[in-house]
Amino acid sequence: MAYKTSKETQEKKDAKKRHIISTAIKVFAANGYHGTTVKDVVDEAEISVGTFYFYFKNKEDLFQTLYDVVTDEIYESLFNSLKKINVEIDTGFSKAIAFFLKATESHRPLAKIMLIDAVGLNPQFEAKRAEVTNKFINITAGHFKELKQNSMIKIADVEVSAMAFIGTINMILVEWLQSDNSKRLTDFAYTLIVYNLQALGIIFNEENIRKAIFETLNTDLC
Amino acid sequence: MAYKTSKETQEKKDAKKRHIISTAIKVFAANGYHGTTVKDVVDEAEISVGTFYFYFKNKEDLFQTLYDVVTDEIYESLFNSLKKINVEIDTGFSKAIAFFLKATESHRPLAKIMLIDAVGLNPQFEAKRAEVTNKFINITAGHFKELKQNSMIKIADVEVSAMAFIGTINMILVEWLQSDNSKRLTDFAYTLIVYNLQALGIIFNEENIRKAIFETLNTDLC
Amino acid sequence: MAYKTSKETQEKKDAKKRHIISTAIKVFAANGYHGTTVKDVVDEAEISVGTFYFYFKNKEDLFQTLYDVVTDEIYESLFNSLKKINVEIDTGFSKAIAFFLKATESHRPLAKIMLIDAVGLNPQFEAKRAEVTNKFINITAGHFKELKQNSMIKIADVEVSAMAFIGTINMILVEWLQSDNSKRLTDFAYTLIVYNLQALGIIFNEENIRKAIFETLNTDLC
Amino acid sequence: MAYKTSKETQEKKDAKKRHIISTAIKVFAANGYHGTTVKDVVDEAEISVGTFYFYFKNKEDLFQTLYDVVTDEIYESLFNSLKKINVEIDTGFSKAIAFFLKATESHRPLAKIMLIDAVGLNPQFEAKRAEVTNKFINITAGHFKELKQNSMIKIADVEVSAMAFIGTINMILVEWLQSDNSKRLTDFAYTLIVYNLQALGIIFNEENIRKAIFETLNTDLC
DNA sequence: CATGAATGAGCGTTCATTCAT
DNA sequence: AATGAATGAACGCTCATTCAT
Repeated sequence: MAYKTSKETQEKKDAKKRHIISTAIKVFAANGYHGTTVKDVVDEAEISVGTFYFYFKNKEDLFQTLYDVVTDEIYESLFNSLKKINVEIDTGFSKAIAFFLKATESHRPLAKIMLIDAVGLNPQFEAKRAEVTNKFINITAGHFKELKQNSMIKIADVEVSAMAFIGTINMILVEWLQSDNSKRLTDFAYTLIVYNLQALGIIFNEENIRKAIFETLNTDLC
Repeated sequence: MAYKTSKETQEKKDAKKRHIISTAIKVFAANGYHGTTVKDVVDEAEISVGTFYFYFKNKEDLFQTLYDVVTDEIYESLFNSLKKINVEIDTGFSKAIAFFLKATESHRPLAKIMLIDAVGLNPQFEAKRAEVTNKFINITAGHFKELKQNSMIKIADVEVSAMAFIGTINMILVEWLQSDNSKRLTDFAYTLIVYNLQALGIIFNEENIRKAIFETLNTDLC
Repeated sequence: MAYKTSKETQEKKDAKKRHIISTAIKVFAANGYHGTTVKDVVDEAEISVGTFYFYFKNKEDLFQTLYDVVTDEIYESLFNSLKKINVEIDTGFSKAIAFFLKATESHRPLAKIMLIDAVGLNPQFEAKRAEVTNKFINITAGHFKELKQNSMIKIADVEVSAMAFIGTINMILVEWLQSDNSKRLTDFAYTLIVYNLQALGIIFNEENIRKAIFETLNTDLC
Repeated sequence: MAYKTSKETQEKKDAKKRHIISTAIKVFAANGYHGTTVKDVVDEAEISVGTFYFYFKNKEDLFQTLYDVVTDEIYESLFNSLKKINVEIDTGFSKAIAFFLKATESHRPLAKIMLIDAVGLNPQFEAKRAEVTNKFINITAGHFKELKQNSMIKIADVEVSAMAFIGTINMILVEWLQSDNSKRLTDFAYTLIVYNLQALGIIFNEENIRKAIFETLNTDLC
């Protein structure tokens, strides 16, 4: 009864699902959610509509799944990078931000979907999207709280400062995504880092920051 | 051609166009661009579809026109408020930000459209939206450049810092728009101001900032 | 604001709606509900899909509307015929049944829809269909009750007898609808009438019954 | 071809086919023909679609097969019961009808399919369905003919009377199927029997009828 | 015999847009 | 200027059926 539900078959299914998702990432990134039809996706993925609906309940299901996959990927890599911080507060921060920019740069389509396409989709989805942003804000707020208690940063409200911090990064990313490909995202790193270090009242040495950025950008942290 | 295109008639036409726009603002804010049909708008405005297409080339034309009107309104009021700055750098900044939050708070639907609905619409529209954001960034960058030359602020790159600055405000607005109505936007003012003043390396007196905010929020600058 | 909502326009709209309905009656009668696509109807009616959905919410709405129209028509003509009864119980019954068969014969497609297509459609619709059958049964039951109280008929349970009575007519109609067109529905009249008169314990004179049927079938009661 | 098509294997195949049919009866009865997908059936039967198409040519084949099985079952039990009749015409009829109602009551899903779902399916199927009804009518007509020749019943046309007779039973069944489960089908027996006995001009003794019904309903004729 | 992934024609429905009145 | 009936391309989605394994 189950010689077709074997591990091999399951792996093939998973592979095909991933194939559809990765194809969809490209298509969504190029046309946006509403500008993308299911037919666009299946044509690009070279499958039939029936196959699409075998793997996904509907178009929104694809997007939600895709969104989850994308955010999970980003979380994971971000957390990995954050482990290496906390030794020196100034260079730690620098490395985290630099890493984040670097990681984003190599996943332009993903970033486009998360930061552009996913905004203003529909009220139901909004909640999910907000939740993701809040996750970033909360992680940041958690760090800020600890640092503030240890008098290592000087800010007014922890939550609002975390929002502002995430806001600076977000804006840089959005601007980059909407520009042509000529600029390198990582070129923004130094100014962005300095802006936020000053905002947090962290004393820093310019040379150390530059060095930290340089190291991060030239290390394979993946 | 000139017989009945009198000034009077023209005024009536303008009034009706404005009526459609202001109605559309509500409808778009409630349902989003893709969630709003032309019929939704004309029903709410109590006109016929035919009339709609007399005043607007198509649905996108409405949105673009609406977007221009909205951004113009915001520019104008922002410029008015910015005139009163530059006397004292710290309190001047404070007043500008506080004013901006206050103004936004009283125009929630507009802000929703500008910051949420307009994102990720379609590639063509994206350019326009980016242009608007850039306008804000450029104004800010202009101020920053002058201030930097006069050694009144301490930042790395002027452009990128302006992006970061606008980013902090943007994030606060978005978070507020996506929360329920319970919080007051202006409650974020103090922390947001302090974050950016520090980021810019401006020395400030906390008490003066609080006073500046208080004054701004209790003055009818409109 | 309303020179297009004139009586004239409204009449045109009503005419078109009736046109769609009468076209749909033919198409549904030929193919059944599930065998009929919206495209079948609009092609036959020579309108566009858009126009169809301007007049009807959806396919089911069309069927429901159509069903109501059809049943209303039948009720009306049935009630008109029933007015002329009650003088002589035996001939009165005969005339009513004969008239009903005659009326049905001239509306074959309608009858097909009511008695064949509408059965087993979907659970929601079933309620409506059952309601119509019950209406017929209840009218009959009302008559039976009165006649029983006046000792003019001899039956056990009024309700169940009414069901049986309607059942005899229904079966004759269904058989006729599913046969080819060669037989005349009214040929069944005499036997059907006698069967039910005997079932109700009504004493009758054969010759009078035949006369009553003959009169009914040759009179324009419409 | 003969190697493993042994009797044993054939029995297994038959058993599985019956399993699918009996499962399908439930599913069709619950959702109707058009409301039931092949997947619904195979899920409920815990087999794969492939297996389904091994046993049945297509969905309609299943329904036709199922329909045949169901009608055969009913015929068989009906014939068995009819053997015990003809001794006393009045009580014989009573017992036959009572038995039929009793048998139907214990096979509600089957009856639902035969009398509701199968109606108005599609023109091709209609023929088969009509044929089944005609079989019942013809059996009845055969009995009527004989009885009429022996002057034991008094009716006009044999065929039409048989239709009317079957029609009374049919209507009672349909009404019962479409009502909630609260009423017992056999409660209709007495009135239904009396209605038809009178219609056929059979003299009867009320008490004997009641007794015959009581006996039938309390005997295990299966 | 059994499986279930793959297919794609075809469905009901939407809605921006047009144009005769 | 204003109306709203009419249009039809295009959408998301279903599901009976096939066939390689």
